[in-house]
Amino acid sequence: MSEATTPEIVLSLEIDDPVLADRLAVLLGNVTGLRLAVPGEQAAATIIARDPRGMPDDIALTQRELDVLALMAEGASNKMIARRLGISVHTVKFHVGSLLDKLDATGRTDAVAHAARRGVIEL
Amino acid sequence: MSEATTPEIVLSLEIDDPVLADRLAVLLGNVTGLRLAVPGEQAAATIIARDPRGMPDDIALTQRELDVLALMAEGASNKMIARRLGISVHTVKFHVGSLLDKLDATGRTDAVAHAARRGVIEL
DNA sequence: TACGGGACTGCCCACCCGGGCAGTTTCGCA
DNA sequence: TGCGAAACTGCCCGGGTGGGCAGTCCCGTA
Repeated sequence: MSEATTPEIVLSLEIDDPVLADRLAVLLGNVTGLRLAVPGEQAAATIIARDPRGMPDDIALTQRELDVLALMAEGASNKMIARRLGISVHTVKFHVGSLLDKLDATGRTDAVAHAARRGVIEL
Repeated sequence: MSEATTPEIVLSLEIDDPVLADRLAVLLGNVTGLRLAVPGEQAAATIIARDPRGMPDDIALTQRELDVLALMAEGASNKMIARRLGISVHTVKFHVGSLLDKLDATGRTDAVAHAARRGVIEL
């Protein structure tokens, strides 16, 4: 290592579509200053392209349900959510029930995880 | 647009480190077949590099805590976790308590959200 | 006008969760 | 050899959670 210049940038790939992954690997392999990570290597950045066909059905949640869901993701209890939204605890439970139903979740933790997975909310 | 050949691959950048972002933008800008997305454009893939300085202290979780955390993220109840790990419910609660403590969470839902945010687990 | 869906509220109940207290064993390290 | 950390278990309890049943408003649509 003679140069004290900028080292190579190591990139890792997380791409569902094998065709796209291959094209990108070829293109990026010819760029000086870049390098693809070997398996297990720590990368400076990751190129991500998740297959959108995995979750085509963006679940139809009402605005109120989204409000409740967002607060659930913050770890808020039903009581806290009720206070923040200015509604009763019973109504919160009503919305939570709908969310568990629509998200096919077993509990509020599962609901938040499912929602995050399919991009309904951002953690 | 004369060619019917493979279209350009559009990449978007989500990079916290402005230096790294700039270097990547320059490098990728010179690659034929690639193009960086204009703001708001739908990209085929995203290059992500989250600033590790935001979470330098990779929280020291024990293996057992990671086991419990993973099952929590699946929406499993304490009873379910106990069954799966072959330990008592009381022990599960013990580990959950440690997790809430270490992750500075108010409850299991919050713990899973925090852990996902800082990359301790993958949803 | 009648109907349905969304939002909201109440009461009741079984169960779960979080936390405190107290104790055991095992393992590695000083 | 002693000491701490990790893992494990027990009991108790207050409050939270999920779900069922029932009912009221409002609004858009048939």
